[in-house]
Amino acid sequence: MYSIGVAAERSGVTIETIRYYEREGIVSKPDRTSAGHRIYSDDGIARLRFVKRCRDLGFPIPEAKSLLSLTDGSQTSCSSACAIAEEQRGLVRNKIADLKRMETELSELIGQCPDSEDTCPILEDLLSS
Amino acid sequence: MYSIGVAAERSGVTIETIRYYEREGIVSKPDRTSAGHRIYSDDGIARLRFVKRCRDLGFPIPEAKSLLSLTDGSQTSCSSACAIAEEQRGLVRNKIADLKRMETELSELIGQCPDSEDTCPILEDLLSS
DNA sequence: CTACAACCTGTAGTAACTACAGGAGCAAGC
DNA sequence: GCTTGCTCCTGTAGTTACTACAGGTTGTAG
Repeated sequence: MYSIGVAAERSGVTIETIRYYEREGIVSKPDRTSAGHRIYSDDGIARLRFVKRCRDLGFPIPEAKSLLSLTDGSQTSCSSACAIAEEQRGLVRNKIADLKRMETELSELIGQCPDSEDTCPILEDLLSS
Repeated sequence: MYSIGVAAERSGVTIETIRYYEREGIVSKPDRTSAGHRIYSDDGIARLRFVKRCRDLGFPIPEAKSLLSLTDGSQTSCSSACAIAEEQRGLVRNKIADLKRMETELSELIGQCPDSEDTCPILEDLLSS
């Protein structure tokens, strides 16, 4: 059993964020010592790591919560997990497409950068488009 | 001269957002009618469109504000504009790299999806990593 | 027994909007 | 002249996922 500080270190989730996850019901409330300090089991820490990994993969909190709750379900839940992951991959791909469009347009702007002397093509471009 | 509704339509910025930009000092306060309604010139609308275009390119509000204020500067400001744009392109590229990493990892998860019957590889993976 | 670190609760701040609530003005039709 | 309904006004609260205190208690090492 570990203190919140140790749990933070082992899970990669900061103390403040652990408390936030608890408040929001993303992870269940841990036991407390007689003085009111939180104590975490290996399992509790594993669940924190699970949420962290989900977040690193870009899953929104509600999806992370759903995935976590699927871990103690039956095998029928696996297809749900896959569906959530595919949905997420779709969102990520859309974001990539958006950002690539931005990069292209930024490069076009930058390409015509300090060229003439009395006008700024980049600012002109932003003003007129 | 146009009402805020028309300005919103022509600039692509919603009414609420126009008022927000004004409150935050991103665009200057427009004149008012005797009844207190905002009135916009073509120039004011152009500035709203400028901010919108910056935002669409991913520039944060402070950068959009800087770029906008550069538009009435001298030609020396052009190099500043370019620097801001290059900085922004760097940020966009970093985001793309992050998202591509996510996509790869998500694809790895999805790839091993409904395979066996009694365990869910995707959930196992998230739990153990 | 005294520091000092780690913990506690509760609140406020972040980015960039978005969504009301509650009220006033304006144009058209009767 | 009056009602209907649209647009406008201000001001405040909500969104996402945290992060950063303030102010107080507990646990530990010397």
